[in-house]
Amino acid sequence: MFAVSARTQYAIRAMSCLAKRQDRSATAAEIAQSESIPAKYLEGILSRLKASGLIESERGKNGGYSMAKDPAAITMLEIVEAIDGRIKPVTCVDAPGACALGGDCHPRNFWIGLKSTIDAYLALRTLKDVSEG
Amino acid sequence: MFAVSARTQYAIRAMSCLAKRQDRSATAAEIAQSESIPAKYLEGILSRLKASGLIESERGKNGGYSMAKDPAAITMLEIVEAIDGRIKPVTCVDAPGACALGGDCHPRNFWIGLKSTIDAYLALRTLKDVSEG
DNA sequence: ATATATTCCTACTATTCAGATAGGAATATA
DNA sequence: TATATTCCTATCTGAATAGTAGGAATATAT
Repeated sequence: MFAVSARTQYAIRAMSCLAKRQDRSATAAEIAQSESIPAKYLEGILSRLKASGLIESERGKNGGYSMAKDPAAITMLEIVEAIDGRIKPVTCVDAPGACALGGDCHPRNFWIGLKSTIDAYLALRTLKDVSEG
Repeated sequence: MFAVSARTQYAIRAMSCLAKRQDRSATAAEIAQSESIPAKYLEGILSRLKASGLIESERGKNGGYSMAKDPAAITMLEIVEAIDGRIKPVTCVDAPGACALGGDCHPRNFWIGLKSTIDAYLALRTLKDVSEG
């Protein structure tokens, strides 16, 4: 239960890999090789990370990916949300009145509380924490 | 991300339903009706809850299900684990040396920390809290 | 005894989604 | 112009979730 997708785990490894290189860039193929991630699959992951502004890319020969920020300034919550979207134990966390049961949905507050707890944990750890220590 | 299965949500509603009845029992059909849960599907859910000792059952005519404990003594963690098993962000939480990458797996400690955080939250709320409050 | 109401067990179907692959277009460099 | 790269779109596959179906086991009431 509450399994983290392979995609997210790949993303963390890829980010760690880039973090180690500081400013130097790495190609998708290099990261894939180094982190044992299916190369083509990784491309899609890097695309999401870029869309969220966590990494940068250059196309063409000598192109590749590199960190867009200091690893100490990137929270794990940012990475997780870049890949799998917001933490959402139940769909109604974002839709106040949309509970299937209608009226007073006590469980909703319970799940929102869980979401906040998870978010807080993830927001407190940085990529630097997780990749180095 | 981290979506809770319909099964677990059904289970919580079913448990709340039984909690309201105190000692009186309810049939699966009654619970299904009252909580808008597919009747046959609910049977399998109640079976798991019983296997975990959270509810009791009587077969035959006038049979049904009832609480096995005080709702204030049942944690949400117990219900969740009864349905979906242990919280396991990554499979290696229970398998120390089994990280795909081999050697030093820093992320593992990170995920174990998350598991502990989630477990703690769930273990602190009781069925009574969630169904009444 | 018999009819009835229930839990319980096994198997099946349908739908969705994660994971992965394939092929090639766009783009930058040498 | 050849080459190496990111980027885009489509497709396949296996597993899991959600749900259905049918009936066996069991207890009660009449």
